[in-house]
Amino acid sequence: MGSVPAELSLDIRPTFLPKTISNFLHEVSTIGNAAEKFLRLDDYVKRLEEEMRKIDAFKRELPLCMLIMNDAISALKDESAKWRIPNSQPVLKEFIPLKKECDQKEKIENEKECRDKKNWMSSVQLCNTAVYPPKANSNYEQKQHFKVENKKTEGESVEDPFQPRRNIDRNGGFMRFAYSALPVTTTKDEKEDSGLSLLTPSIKNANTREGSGSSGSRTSSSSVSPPSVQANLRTGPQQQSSRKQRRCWSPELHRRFINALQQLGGSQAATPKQIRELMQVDGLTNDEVKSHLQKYRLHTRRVPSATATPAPANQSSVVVLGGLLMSQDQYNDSIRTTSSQSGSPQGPLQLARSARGWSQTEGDKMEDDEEDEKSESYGWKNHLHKPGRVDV
DNA sequence: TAACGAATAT
DNA sequence: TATATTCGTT
Repeated sequence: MGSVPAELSLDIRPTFLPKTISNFLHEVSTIGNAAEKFLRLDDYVKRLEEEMRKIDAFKRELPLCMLIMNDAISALKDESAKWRIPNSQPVLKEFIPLKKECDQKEKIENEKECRDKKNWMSSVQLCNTAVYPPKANSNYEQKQHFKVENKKTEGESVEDPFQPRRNIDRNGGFMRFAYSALPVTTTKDEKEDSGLSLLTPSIKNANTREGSGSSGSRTSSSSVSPPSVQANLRTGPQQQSSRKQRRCWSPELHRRFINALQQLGGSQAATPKQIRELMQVDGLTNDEVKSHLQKYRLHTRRVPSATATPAPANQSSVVVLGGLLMSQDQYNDSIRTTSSQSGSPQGPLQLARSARGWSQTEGDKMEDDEEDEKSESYGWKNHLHKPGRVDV
């Protein structure tokens, strides 16, 4: 019952040795001289390796063959290592494991080759379907000239009420990837007392050009961005020239904007810089405010009644804010939120307006929070009331 | 030169 | 359409 000859056993070891090799090993085992054993084994290994090289060109067609060869070589190498002359290889114990590692690598390599055929199809599929974030999105990335590198992760936008899900942007996947490449973690801690640390913008901080309207005139915001963010933003020089990240005007941010407008006497009277200062939003730049103001004016301008119309604040059930019609409730809520964050006074300057697309019945009752959930940007309309609904 | 507004680009 | 960028003006 003793030991069963290797070739007769049902040993299903991963390493299979052809009978010829088993025979060879058996034959070698009869040799008494260790050096002789080693030489024989080594010679055999070399021959096998040579053949391996020959069939290497066909390794894709002969994966199993390669495997078998590999196993054989591996086994023989192990065996030959055992009989290696000690003085030529003093650290025999260490040599073996090393060799095994090496062989293991070879095995893995070959197995990879074997799997190649199986996998390449699926790989292609993966490439096509799973357009993976940063790097995989090469097309867009190239288009954007490394713009991607400047972007931040989703986490940040989720955290920041002013940066609601820019990655779920209307631009879809593109936006998602483009804006979420940079693993910047933004926590609420980064928000200042006002709770406003628009991290998006911090990217801008890294940009050389702050824009004509904001150069050097930014509020204390620029220096507030956490070092880690700043560091991440400066990951590469090429990013400096890239377009800055889109500012996402969340409902809350827009509220601030409107609030500032009120205090400044309306969109026509307010200047970007003033607005920005009033908004007290971290990282917000004049450029962004300017751009937003421009859009705001454009929208409000579409409707003749878009001019500022001062009126008592609590007069009716509807408050008109800088072109935004809000229900008193919504307005109060808005102010509450805003004030709690900025402490800015409430001075509802009321601007009657019903710009198309900028108005929406509050009644559609999308709570602001819900808006946040459903859209990454405030959307003018979400904060406006349809004229018809206005009860003035 | 900074800030602004409009035009234009993305 | 929304936002960024550019450009001319003040």
